[in-house]
Amino acid sequence: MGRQPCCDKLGVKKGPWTAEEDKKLINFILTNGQCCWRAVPKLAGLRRCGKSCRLRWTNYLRPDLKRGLLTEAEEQLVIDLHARLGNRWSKIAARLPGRTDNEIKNHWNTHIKKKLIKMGIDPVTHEPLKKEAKPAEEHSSAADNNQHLPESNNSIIDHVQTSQETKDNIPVIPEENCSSDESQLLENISIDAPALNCLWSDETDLLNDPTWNFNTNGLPSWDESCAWLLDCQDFGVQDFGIDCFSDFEVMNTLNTLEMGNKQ
DNA sequence: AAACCACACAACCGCATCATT
DNA sequence: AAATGATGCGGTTGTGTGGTT
Repeated sequence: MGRQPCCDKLGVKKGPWTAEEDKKLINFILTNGQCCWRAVPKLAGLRRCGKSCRLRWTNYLRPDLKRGLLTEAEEQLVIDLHARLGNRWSKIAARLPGRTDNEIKNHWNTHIKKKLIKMGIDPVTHEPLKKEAKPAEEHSSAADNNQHLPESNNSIIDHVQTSQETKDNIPVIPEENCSSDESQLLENISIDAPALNCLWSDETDLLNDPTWNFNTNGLPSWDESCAWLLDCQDFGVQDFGIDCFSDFEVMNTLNTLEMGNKQ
């Protein structure tokens, strides 16, 4: 059932995004919202494919993104979630506000994996590494991994769960489209370390923060956040008729811009 | 100072899934 | 029910950067 490519291969630009392209994309989404990615490049005047636009937006330009390395607490949460969900990065990312699946995936591959191996833990099965065992990299594919998730026999998770029995459950972020199995899995995850408690409470605050308009579309207040972003990129806030932002948004967008300027 | 290397991260590719016709 | 199209996901690759020799 041959699928057509998502975009014309001819004339489509690849590689790193320029500031100008970012501006165009931000401007377009600010004006039109997120819809129909396939049409975005044409309408926004970009010589990119829709996929590329979506990726750029979700992984880099979104104003609600946190930047910088994952904290210890976030890292621990990723490990816990990975033990339950396997390489389902988007599911994991859904529980780390401001983090993207790509970011978590990268962090896993570059940092956490090595850390676990150093600790003598197999990053795939989350079981203790045996001397005669094959290196982690030689384990079966990620797809297999998803099918052979450990059943709570991992040392870290055991530790967490043991502690869970003596502590109140801390709710995970509800995800509407979680399967019942997934929900069950995730309900079993509790937060042990104080740092993680902190993370969750921060997250709760974030979600309750009136400056963050998590509206029915699942979108934060783009017009506010994006306008600031555009302002910082020499667009001029006045162009969009928006003139006030919370400190929180300012920090987030500034972080985004800092990273952008490094490019 | 230059060459080389390793690492981190942004971006791409192919496939799966879901929606629509 | 089948075909088609759009989007999302996960694996992989490419590139920039910093450290080392």
